[in-house]
Amino acid sequence: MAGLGRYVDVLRLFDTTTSGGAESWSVVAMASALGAPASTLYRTVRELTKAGFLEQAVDAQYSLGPAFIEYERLLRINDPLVRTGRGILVDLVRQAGLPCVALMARLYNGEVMCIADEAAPGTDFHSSYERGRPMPMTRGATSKIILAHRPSRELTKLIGPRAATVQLRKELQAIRRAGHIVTASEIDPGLTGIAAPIIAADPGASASLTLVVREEALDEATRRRLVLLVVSAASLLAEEIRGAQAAPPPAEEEKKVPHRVQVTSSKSKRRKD
Amino acid sequence: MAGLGRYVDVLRLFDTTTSGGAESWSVVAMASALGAPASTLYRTVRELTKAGFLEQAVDAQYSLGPAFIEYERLLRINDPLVRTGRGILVDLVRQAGLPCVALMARLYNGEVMCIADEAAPGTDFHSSYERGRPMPMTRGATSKIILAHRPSRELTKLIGPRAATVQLRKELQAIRRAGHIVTASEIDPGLTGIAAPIIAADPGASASLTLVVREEALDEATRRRLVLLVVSAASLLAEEIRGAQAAPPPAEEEKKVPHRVQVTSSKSKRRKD
DNA sequence: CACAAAATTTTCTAAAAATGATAATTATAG
DNA sequence: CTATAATTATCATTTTTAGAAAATTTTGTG
Repeated sequence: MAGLGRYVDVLRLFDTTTSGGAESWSVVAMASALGAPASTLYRTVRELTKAGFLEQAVDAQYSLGPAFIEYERLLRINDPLVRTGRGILVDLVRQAGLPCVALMARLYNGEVMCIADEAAPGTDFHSSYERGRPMPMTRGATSKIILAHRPSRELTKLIGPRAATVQLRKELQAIRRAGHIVTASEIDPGLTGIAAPIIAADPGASASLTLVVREEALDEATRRRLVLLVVSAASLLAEEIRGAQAAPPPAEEEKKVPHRVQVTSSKSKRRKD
Repeated sequence: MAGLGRYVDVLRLFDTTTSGGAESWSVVAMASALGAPASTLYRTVRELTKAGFLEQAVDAQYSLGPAFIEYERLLRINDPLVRTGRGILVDLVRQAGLPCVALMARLYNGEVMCIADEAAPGTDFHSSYERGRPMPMTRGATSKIILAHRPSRELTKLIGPRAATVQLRKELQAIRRAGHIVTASEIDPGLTGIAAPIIAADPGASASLTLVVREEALDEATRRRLVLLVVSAASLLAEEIRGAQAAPPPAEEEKKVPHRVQVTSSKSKRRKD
């Protein structure tokens, strides 16, 4: 294994949500899991440790290191979607005025991952969509509203060819027309998700805003109110992000390299990965 | 540049807390910043993007990618200190019963970094010690209490030779004897930090627990109460972590490689980095 | 739509780095 | 102190990367 992959292969061992993943590894165990000699792994692990991506526990076990916390903060601070969204989530749970969890999610690696969440004070349940957890793409309001706004061609890659997914594609089309979706107990029994798309860039929404509430808290009037709330919060968020893009930060002087501003609509066939 | 460093050098460009860092970069700008040809950087960036550590924005700009959110969650879930500590922080702010921020911090890369924080509902201020932000090692209760519990030899590496740091070392010794520290406005004007060491492993504490409150909220009785609260929460936390280590998780069967359990007291001179 | 400029990938060979087996060293438990 | 595990060092071989230049694709603009 060459390049970055060599390091990522090691880090992936610590993904406890996949089979074979564990929270801590000895170097020899890593070597055997990856089918590589221990001397090679000792070298790789040493490099990862020095960079803070791994760290050594009290015994000869290694686990993920604090560098991830540092980089996650940089992303939290700098990423327009996360930065802007976090404020909106706080407003959203306050305006909802009942126990709930608000969250933002996005496409990631052929799955949908929550990138920010906020619980109303006193909320006594959790959503399975928690920050940093990849979730299936075809279940749950959070995921479906994203799928519903992807171009048809991309759906083929994500869920399979048109012929094999007629039913789902019909459902998605309906969701897209409605502009929002409410699902009950699709992910967590007893919980309802109310989701709207965040349409900030050209090729459909690749992110969504969701409010998760107890199913029994949702009489018809509340439901209508919350749908409106989520939909308008998502629109507002999208607008703020577009605005931030249009008005770039105070120009740096060292910017010798000019940038183009454009709207993506890539149809490239150059790379197949 | 070889090995992992080649990738880390790129990621470091996105550290907006250092001069030269920016939230987004074009590949050509990266190349010029790193003094390498663009074709090389295009290759490196492509690898980082594929792994999710970078991502391409709408124009030809790249920024940090969502993989960091995923790995940060794995750490949040699996790391004993973070996992156990988060629950304690929630209890702590509740028991404090006033607007406050509770946080845990640890040594990282010659600095002190907050690895978890929790604000009491209705808290209307922020601590500079925020999750993922490296902070200076010699200022603030959070940092000092950690330094105070490091072995003297290590201090030489962290703050300089004994002769040059007599004053600071005296102060640290006093803090260590007291078992806690209260500092006012050392980091954030108007805020007071109350910190205790988390002594979970052998060579002194490398982590601390802090409660940050408004200076004016701190009459003598409250101060005594909160000190006691923080100190006992830190002890409890340390105990829970030691307990978790002593009682390992349900034995996996595939564990062909035996582990040793030991207490670190390394005096190695093998590597000089 | 065509043209120009920017962005990105491809190609290819010298130079550099990684691999992996083995030996040497260091740390630790008992 | 000793046996054993953990880790690093060595080094010849194989593999990968760097870097320049060319080719290709994408995109903005007229």
